[in-house]
Amino acid sequence: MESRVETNPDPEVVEEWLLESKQRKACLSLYVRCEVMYDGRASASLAAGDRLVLTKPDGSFVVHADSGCDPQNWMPPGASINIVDTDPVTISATRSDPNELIRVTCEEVYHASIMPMDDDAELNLEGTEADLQDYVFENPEVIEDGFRSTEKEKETAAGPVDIWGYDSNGEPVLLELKRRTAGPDDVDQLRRYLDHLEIEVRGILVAPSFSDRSLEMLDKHGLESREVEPQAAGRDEYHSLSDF
Amino acid sequence: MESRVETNPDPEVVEEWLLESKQRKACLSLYVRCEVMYDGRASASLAAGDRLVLTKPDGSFVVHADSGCDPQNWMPPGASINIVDTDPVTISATRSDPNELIRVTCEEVYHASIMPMDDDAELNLEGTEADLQDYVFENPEVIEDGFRSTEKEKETAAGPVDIWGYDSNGEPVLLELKRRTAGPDDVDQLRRYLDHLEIEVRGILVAPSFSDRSLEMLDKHGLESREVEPQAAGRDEYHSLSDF
DNA sequence: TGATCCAGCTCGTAC
DNA sequence: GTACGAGGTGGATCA
Repeated sequence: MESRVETNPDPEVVEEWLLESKQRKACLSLYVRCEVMYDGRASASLAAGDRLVLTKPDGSFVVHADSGCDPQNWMPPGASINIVDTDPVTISATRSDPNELIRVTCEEVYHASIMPMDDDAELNLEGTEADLQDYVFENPEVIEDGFRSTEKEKETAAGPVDIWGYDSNGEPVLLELKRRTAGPDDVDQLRRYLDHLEIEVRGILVAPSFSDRSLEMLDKHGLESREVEPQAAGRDEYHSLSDF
Repeated sequence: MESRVETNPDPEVVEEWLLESKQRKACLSLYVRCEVMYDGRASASLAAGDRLVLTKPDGSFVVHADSGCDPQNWMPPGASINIVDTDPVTISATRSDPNELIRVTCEEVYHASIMPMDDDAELNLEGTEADLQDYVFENPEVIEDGFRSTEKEKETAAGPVDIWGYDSNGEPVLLELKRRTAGPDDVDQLRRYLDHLEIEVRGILVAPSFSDRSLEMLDKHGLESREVEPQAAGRDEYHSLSDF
């Protein structure tokens, strides 16, 4: 299937291309003037304006306006996307569990574009919490002298804790890791895990930085903090690439 | 400015259109085969594949692949987007605070489309937590007989609590509201607010449903739960529109 | 399928 | 500007 693009396409073309895009591995983009209605987990309406509508073969659906990273309206993968009217062109995206509906009513379709998507690549991401976990597990001395890490994702009654280990006195230690500035909710999470343990355990929140309130909360509950930067293997390359 | 679209555009056209889109209130969409590199808060790489690149006049930048609601790579509003090379066409999006860089290297540009975005509409969303807050505040009896709500967003040492009131015995009550199923983190949040109060206060978590673990935690800490459905004004319209 | 938690979360708001 | 919390969060993972 070739990619195609058309300006001011007939409604029938839009309908046909949407069908094609579903049968094959293609996205359909529509640059339109439209109203949008959503109902489901909440309900929303959006008055007429110019937007970009993008449908994907997995049933994902997004409506982008002229600002912001996030779409104004969307449907997660698995939705059923259809042209339900051609005068005016009206697109619906529905799913169940939960029942949700988006209806896009287009007073004009400026461009339509069908885009076969040949893409086998997977995103390779570094610097996640999992990477931080590996780093701290392999380099327990960044926590403190004599710390030994013994287990990742150790199961407890309250769920798996990031890292479990023992300090130089043989006392058990529980680490909760965060890849960014820690806040009150992160202290709560650490506290929750400790609450569910029968025994006395040191709790340490590990993050690159801490908000004032999180530090107060840690202090109040007899918990500790350690500043550890997330490790991103790409850092070096970054500086050579950017120079900005 | 007219909208325009071109297949297999020259690099110079892409460069010119990107400039135009920034000067005026237009988005630029590029259907390309590209590699993507990101470095900043983390680092990521994405091997060659077909994708849709969308730039917005506020500096937002997204790269959509053929699946999923979320972009594979993105930059929030405020980024500087530029063509840094024309052979091959290479797009960069950078920002500072934090320093971040995306570089999109296009081995092919299938379509380019410049899309003036005339859009003054604001999204009207109903069924949010704020709506639930109003509803419970105005209808305190949904919590229990004799409950009086006296304050929304009442300031405390731990931050503002959703609703403050008094029960039929004149005892103070603190409500934490959630518009969806409550989990462990929501119990923690309620508990955090109570911890910072000097006096004894009843704590009630209000949500449409509760996970088992959240109920255990509430029980363990002497807290309460109330099932309240979020109110969406659009519900009625929804059923008449969808019938699915 | 549901529950839990991470995310380069994004986004708005208040301090 | 940072901090905090909501979000129609989305998405992955594991029971």
